[in-house]
Amino acid sequence: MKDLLTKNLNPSQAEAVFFTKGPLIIFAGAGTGKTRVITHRIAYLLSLGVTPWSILAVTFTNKAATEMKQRVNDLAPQAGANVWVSTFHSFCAYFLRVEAKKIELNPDFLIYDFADQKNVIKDCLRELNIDEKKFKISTIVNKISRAKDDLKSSSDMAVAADIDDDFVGTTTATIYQLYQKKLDRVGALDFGDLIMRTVIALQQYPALLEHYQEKYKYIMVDEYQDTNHAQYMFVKLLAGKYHNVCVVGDDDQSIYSWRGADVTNILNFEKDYPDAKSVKLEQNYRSTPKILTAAGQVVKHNSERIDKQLWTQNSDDGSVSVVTAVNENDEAAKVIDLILLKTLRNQYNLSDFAVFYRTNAQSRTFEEAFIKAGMPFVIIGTLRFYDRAEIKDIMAYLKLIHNPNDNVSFKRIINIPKRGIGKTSLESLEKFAILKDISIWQAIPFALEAGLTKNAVVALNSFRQLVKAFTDLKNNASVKEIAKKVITYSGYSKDLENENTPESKSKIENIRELVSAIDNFEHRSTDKTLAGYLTQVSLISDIDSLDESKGKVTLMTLHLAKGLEFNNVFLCGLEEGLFPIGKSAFDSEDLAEERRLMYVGMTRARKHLYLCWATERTVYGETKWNIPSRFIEEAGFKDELAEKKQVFQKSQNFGQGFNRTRWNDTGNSGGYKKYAKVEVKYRNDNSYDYIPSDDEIIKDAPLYTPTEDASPYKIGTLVSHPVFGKGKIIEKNGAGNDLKLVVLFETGQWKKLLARIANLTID
DNA sequence: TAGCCCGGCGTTTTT
DNA sequence: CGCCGGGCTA
Repeated sequence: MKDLLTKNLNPSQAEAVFFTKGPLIIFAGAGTGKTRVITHRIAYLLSLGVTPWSILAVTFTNKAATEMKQRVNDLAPQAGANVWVSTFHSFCAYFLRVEAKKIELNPDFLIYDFADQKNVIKDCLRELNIDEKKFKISTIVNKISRAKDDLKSSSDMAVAADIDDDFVGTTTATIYQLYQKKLDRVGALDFGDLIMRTVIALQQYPALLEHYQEKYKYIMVDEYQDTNHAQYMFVKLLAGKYHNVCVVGDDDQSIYSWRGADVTNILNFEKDYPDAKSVKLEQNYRSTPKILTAAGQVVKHNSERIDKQLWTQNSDDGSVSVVTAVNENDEAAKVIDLILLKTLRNQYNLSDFAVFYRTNAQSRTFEEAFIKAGMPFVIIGTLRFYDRAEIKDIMAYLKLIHNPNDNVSFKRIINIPKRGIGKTSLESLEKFAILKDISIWQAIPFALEAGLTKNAVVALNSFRQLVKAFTDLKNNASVKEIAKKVITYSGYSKDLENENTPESKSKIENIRELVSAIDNFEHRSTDKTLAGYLTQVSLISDIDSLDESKGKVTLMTLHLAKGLEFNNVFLCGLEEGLFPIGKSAFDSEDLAEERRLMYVGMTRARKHLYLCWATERTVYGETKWNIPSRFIEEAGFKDELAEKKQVFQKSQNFGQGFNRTRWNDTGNSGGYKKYAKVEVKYRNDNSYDYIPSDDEIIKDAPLYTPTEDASPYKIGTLVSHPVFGKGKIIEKNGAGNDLKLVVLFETGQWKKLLARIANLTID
């Protein structure tokens, strides 16, 4: 077996695979075969006679987990199936359900997602009489989530805020406390709770910890650079007895610090385990040398990183090109031109192309351009299937059936379809429920007492009957049957049928898709209960089903691109202010993370990488001037950018690039929906009489003369303000009397100012 | 109660 | 520019 495995591995990979006793850290650069190492290591352990049940491999995404599981199965056909490969969250959800009774937890707990969290926070603010404008809901959700990532309770937060004399912190802690109370009362856990409660349980119940330490003698963690403190503790606890812990990661690909990920986890691994073995994987199997060099040059600008030098035996040069566009439409047109010509030359299929951007807002332009071009594409992640209103509605019914005390779901569907229970009625009922410390569901019998109108009481009771009837089904009917009954008897489908609009038709389609998804779940899953279904759903994401994108160009944000690879990659919107985004250029840590994101994007490319930027971009209805992202220069294109600027000055005509006139507007946009997965049929038009080269498209763009910018205020200009002091212009919009500036002051605060009245002096 | 209008706001979001 | 949510009116 060892020989068999060795054949597939390079020396460092083999070193990692065959090191099985004690802590091991694998620094795996992009494309160096880390999944191969993990899966082969598992196979090797199994070949040594390690029981599959004692191996635990954790990842961050379901997609990664599924893929890993598949590959382990391929390598070790029988035993492989019994290795536990899952995400942190699904492992913890499983753990908490199984051990619920021991740790005094309701085993029927619901899992609240971001939207649910926001709803609860909103209630908290109302209850505590806090102005939503002063305390932004999503900010609070984030703060609470970060606290949980750090294993901090509301009282921890309160104490810390008190010491720092931090009013905002104190208030947030108060909100956190009430929020937690609401979750506890309902029996709901948010994502952070899944990890935190698991860690707390392991800490509080030594017998439980002992049991799991004994059970999982071998632990492997993928993407270790993205672990937060709670996940770190989870791993540390589980591995506490045998120390057979193998972590794999790349500090250069740490892009989730804003979500609580703590790179020091990977940087300090050798401190945590002094006897740890460390292996660096540096041979890249994905990209051509040019791409690797460019990506390496970019990430080298970060100071605090573990030095590594990716290299490749790949002899194909590949290419890295800068694509300069006039504006965002031109950028999209050029991307499409390049894709089109490469597919027309039969060099590549559409699925060989990916378009990455920094913000979701950028996807719109591409969406429109692709539809216009009749080029099939798929946008990942803008709106998840399970985030669609109609799906959430049906899911809310299912959640309520599972747990009628779920106030968030209750409020979502109490008047959907309309039952004549409006805002006022609901508000009074909720107030009553809070007063009596019961759920809204439990408050229904007291509706009259709560001051609701007769009509509302009648409607409320019939709603109660409806849900009760569904609940009675729970033990005898499958999830699918329940769902079907809900869709019909709630009146939901009838409502949509009556509406009879394109939107309502698409909603009906989606609901059908949901039913077949449930059907699929029942065929695949071992736990076929409603609870099992709800758990599974709350832990999946859109990218998990990326495989469907065959024959289509893939569009997504850079964050979602991690772990993927494509022959041709377009990195778009490479402009200062957009990427690196906003004010991140002024904070060295933020900038470093942006740079890592750039590095991740670049290293997705196998053969050709296009760095795209537009001199002008309309954002939120305002047209802004841009300068190319520093990352283009850092990738080694300083001279080329200088050349581009010269071409700009000379050119006159604009927007007559290749085949932009060739695409007419009759391209099939019939099936177009503004949803996560947009599919458009390819318009089979063979009327291309001239196919230009890459270069012609790339060089053709800057046919544009920017109007002279006469204002003395430029991005980067140092200014003084009579009140705020010295600062630097970091953004500018509009012109003349409307010229608006964003100035970052030395105090650290930034202000939006109207140049006309701001009374700025240039330093 | 429900529908319309207006004003504010807009970075990324593995689970 | 478009979306969402709050508040006002029929």
